[in-house]
Amino acid sequence: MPELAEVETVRNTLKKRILNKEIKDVKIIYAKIIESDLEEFKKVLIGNEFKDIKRVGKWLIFVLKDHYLLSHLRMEGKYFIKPSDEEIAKHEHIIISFNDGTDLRYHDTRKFGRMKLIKKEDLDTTEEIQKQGKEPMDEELTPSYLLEKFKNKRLPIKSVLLDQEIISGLGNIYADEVLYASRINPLKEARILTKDECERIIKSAKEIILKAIEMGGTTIRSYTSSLGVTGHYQDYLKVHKKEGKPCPICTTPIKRVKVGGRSTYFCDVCQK
DNA sequence: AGTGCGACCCGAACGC
DNA sequence: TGCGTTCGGGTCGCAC
Repeated sequence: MPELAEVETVRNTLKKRILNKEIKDVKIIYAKIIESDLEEFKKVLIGNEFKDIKRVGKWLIFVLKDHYLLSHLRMEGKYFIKPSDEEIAKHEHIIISFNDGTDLRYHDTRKFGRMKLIKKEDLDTTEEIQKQGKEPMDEELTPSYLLEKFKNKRLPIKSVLLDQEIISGLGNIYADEVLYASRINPLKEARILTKDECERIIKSAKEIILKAIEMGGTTIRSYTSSLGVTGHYQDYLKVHKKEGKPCPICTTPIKRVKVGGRSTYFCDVCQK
């Protein structure tokens, strides 16, 4: 379940492995991943090369000559690098072959991920990218920015933290962790949050994301043949998936509730 | 505009 | 053991 930190780790790792190599073939095994015209997709990629990889929120942006390939991993998308002569494994849906005998393979158990090819000049009008809110590490993510975004939201703060148009990059796991670290009840209406609570959200989000990137980077180094590993951040979770386990602060059992259809874990003593 | 919910997928976990 | 059922995760589209 890649959130911003995992996507950043994938970006950094892929950058070391796939840049400036000519693409000589593209195989599309499961076409619904790709939102562009399939023939156009192949035509643009073959003979092209990846010049760089950028990221906006949870979107990976592969930089080609005149195009960007946007890739969203959703829940289970992963990239692997394998020799081109290796058999195509279950759940490998898109195969991009380079002229050095290796492949970049997109693997997605649930088939929820998406790819989209756009012309570089269309980036400014591409909604998926332009709609993204401020990232946790962005200096422009300020309490006044959040107060403004929250002011008409009657939704629980947990749901609002998952809104990528406000803070870009948080998913279900880190949203729970951020609220726990901020001592805020996930069910609280976003519009009644105080400036101090917004400050705590920002501070916690920065710390948690940076820590997770660090962990992802540490883990990924031990991998040689494949990529897309999500890292060891699981070892640092305080509340997410910890129903019934003692709160690290007060030892009260962690509660689990549904918020906006999503499992939400919190301590009802520490988070008021 | 804001909100709520089903749809998209399929493996894992669960219930019997 | 084996079967059927439920759940989850991010995002979009649709209805209200």
